Amino acid sequence: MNGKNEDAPICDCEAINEEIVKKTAAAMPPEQRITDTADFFAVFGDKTRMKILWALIENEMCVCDIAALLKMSKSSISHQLKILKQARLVKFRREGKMIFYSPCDIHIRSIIEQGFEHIGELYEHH
Amino acid sequence: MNGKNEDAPICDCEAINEEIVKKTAAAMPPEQRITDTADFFAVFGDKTRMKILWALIENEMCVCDIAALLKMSKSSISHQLKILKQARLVKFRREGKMIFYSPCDIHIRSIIEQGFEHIGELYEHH
DNA sequence: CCGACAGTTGAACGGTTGTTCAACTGTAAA
DNA sequence: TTTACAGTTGAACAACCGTTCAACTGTCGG
Repeated sequence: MNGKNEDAPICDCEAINEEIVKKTAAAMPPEQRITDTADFFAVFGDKTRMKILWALIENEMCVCDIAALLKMSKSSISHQLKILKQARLVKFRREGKMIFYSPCDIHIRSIIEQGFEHIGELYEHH
Repeated sequence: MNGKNEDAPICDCEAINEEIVKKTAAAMPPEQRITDTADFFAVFGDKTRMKILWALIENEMCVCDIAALLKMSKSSISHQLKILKQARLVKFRREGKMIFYSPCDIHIRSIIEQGFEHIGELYEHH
């Protein structure tokens, strides 16, 4: 016993369909896996990072190129590239003073395009 | 003329590959479309919303059910459901005092699963 | 009408996040 | 070694975001 009743209701509801709740709880993936997935999508949830990814899918580029393309500072691009690196969405290679970035795998393209096309469908339906 | 030189370099770089930058700029989707796509992914970028979506894919549920399942307040669930509604990821029907939520279409499931499986692959490779 | 309750809403609070700035590292050329 | 420059980094700041709280709406039963 840890002094905490696992079955204690947290909300003040009385209309809970306990059977559905238990069934759903059993079918849910582990907490950690869901959190990791949310964090993964969060990386795509910024327009600067989205632009960078789109650009790198088109062409391998150095930090200066990306900064010029997006009309932003090298520093902010570098910060975002770090996040993309940590999420293993981009890889890089050094060539002299410059560092060239490119997408980690083509898989990423299909994830982005799926979201992109979903947005497109919403436009069409209105 | 708007008094702003469109070609003026914003960063202090001198190593810009202008040809690549121009070619990439031409291949990029419209700014608004990229922003909308990023906003769309941002909705998936929160663990509470991710859990709600996962739960609703399993079973149609009311706010109380979801609150009980996630051990969270009705209020916070309701706030997140509003965001999911605005992103057209969930729909709802009223039945007496209760309001039942469900996913808008099966399409959503495949987007989530693609991210989920990508995370799974990262686990395996380490 | 009134009380009970599922659900919504807006303000407030605290934690997170993206950009800026300045200082720094690493590489190449003189 | 010194200079130049591509790129990184951490602190600071402002804007944003998720949860809480309290007040509210809407529906049902008495």
